[in-house]
Amino acid sequence: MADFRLDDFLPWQLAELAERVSRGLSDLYRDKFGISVAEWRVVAHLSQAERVSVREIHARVRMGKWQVSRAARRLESRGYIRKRKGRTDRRLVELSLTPKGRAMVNEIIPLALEYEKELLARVSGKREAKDLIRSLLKSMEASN
Amino acid sequence: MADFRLDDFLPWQLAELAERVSRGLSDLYRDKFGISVAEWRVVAHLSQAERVSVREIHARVRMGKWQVSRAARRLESRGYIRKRKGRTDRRLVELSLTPKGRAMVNEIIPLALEYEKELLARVSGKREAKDLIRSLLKSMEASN
DNA sequence: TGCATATCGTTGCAATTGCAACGAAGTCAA
DNA sequence: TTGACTTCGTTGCAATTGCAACGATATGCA
Repeated sequence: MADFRLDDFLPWQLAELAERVSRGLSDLYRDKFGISVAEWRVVAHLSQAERVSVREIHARVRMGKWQVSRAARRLESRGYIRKRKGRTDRRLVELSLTPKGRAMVNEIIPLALEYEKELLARVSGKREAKDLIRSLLKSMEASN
Repeated sequence: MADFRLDDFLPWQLAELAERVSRGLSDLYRDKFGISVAEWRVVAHLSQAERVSVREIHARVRMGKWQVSRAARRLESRGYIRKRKGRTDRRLVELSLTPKGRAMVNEIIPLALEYEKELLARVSGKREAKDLIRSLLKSMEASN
């Protein structure tokens, strides 16, 4: 009956792996720019689109609204992003990168991509790896 | 330059996947037994060995010492485990399952294994999937 | 033996987090 | 236009968390 090994249990392995990968990545930007994981996610998302509302990030990145809100405040206080009331819908808050924020993102993204590349280089079948993660992720989507 | 998509970025995907899997699993035991993820990890580890010190769990499961300590206190207060001072080394605290705790573990583990099985059933090549995660995890071990 | 150092588990405290509730703004029907 | 209802972002508050420091115990060396 004691045939259960936690360290061979997929959910635990995933949690552990994600934790380590996340920490390894944040080492690349935490000290240099003083931003947290949540803040990194916000600016990373902002790099894709010009102006994005809090609501949109909340929906896409699956961060709590309040997390986005607080991350945005910190980012604004450090001059990385700008917050503006939406023009058409004045409930919305539109976030956009400042030049300083843009510069930071432009510096981090290559590092992040390099990190991902090194990660994938460690396993055989890079494509299969990404496909596997993607399909698992996809399959979890329904149960939400 | 805006060729970076967060939702196609492996570290983010891993974090998201781990989060959802963890939540899906905890749904199986949270309400029924009133234990948290940290507490589940402790009892799961206890199921493998008769008597385990806080130190050992801290080292194996990579939980902070204080997390193990607090989880153990809660588990003890609910009657799932017993805490005893180590005989040879009296600094150590030995944790062991009570009959009630053993019963709980015996009930959860089959559910957990079933959950893992269903998870793997969603991807082609179950074995490759576990091997992939394991090798990624292994490769992250060095950088610690 | 006695003293310095290391290790184990716990706890105080500050920072972070999640949730619920809120105000502001928008929508829609009467 | 008004009033009920919804949505957006923020914040107050309580719970959780991580870290550093602590007391207790053990170890090693002089």
